[in-house]
Amino acid sequence: MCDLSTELLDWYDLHARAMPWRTPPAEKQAGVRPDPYRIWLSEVMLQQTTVAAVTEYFNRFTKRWPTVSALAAADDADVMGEWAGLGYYARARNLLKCARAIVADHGGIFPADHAALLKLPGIGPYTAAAISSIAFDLRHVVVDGNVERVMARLYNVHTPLPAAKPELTTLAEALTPNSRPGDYAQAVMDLGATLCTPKSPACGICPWRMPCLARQAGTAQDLPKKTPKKPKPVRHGTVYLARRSDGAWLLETRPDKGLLGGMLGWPGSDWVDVADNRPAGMPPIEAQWSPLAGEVRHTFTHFHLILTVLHADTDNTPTQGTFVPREAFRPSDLPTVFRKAFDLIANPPH
DNA sequence: CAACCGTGGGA
DNA sequence: TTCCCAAGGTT
Repeated sequence: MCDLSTELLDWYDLHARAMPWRTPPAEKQAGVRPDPYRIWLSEVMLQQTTVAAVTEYFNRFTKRWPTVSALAAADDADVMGEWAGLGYYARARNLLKCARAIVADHGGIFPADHAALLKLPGIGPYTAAAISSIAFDLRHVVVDGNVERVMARLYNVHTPLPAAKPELTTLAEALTPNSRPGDYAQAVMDLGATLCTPKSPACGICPWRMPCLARQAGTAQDLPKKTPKKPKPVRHGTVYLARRSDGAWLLETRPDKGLLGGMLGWPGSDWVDVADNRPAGMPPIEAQWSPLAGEVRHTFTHFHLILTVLHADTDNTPTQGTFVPREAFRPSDLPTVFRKAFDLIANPPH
């Protein structure tokens, strides 16, 4: 009755954060069941992404596609466009694959089965456990960055990540209660997100301040240890913004594989590590190109990019890409790096 | 197992 | 400015 999980659940009952996809603990205990579609969608969006960034995307997605069946029936380009700006675009491609698999293979109903969930595209160990526990109250243990940090501190584990993950997973599993596993999973993550934060943890008001070994040892601030990251190289490239006299823009849908796969973008050169003689590639259409003032600087997961932006007005026939009518072009459909290139025209630097 | 895969906010 | 990091998955 006074074990660690009970103390944390008591804290969660008082301090649970409100989120559009979350069923508050009081409602849940009154019998309200979470919608597995909304739990799945939110969990995929939350992969490596902050709650603040996800919230507006989640609200737009669920308004436009209220059910997994509606999402499964959507056009690929609409889903990719709606995801634009959120990053990690393989998630959006797998989101559609998963929605269509749910309809085709599971009758449009998410399976209340951890092993079955794990087989679906874009659902890995974390997300399968999150859906199992949060949506279906099955006893599965989520291990995300929050859980890793909280466990490393609670048990004063100094092994660096990612090597420490198996050990931290074992510790997290041992703590998980048989009752309310879904609320418990969310409670540990809320604790990590609000009190047991990476920097300056609020140990003084933490429900686990007494049993926490790292707080006793004075090492909480320094945990978890992480293996150092590799430096990001700088790459260079060129993009071509061609405008037809009727206002249409020349764009292309990128191939499904690789960086920004499946997304709308400007035609351009490869992005290479050579600092001087910047790659120009082959223009996608014959025109009189002129460089825009300024350049696009953007940082991806594993490299920095500096992009030269060329612009031309032309009514020639493109050898690459497709003209998108002015009224059909939404800059918000572009991933951020390409929206920045468009911004050089729409809002020129002073 | 390590590399690849985005973005924006905060320190 | 630069670095870190956020409810990871796939290959």
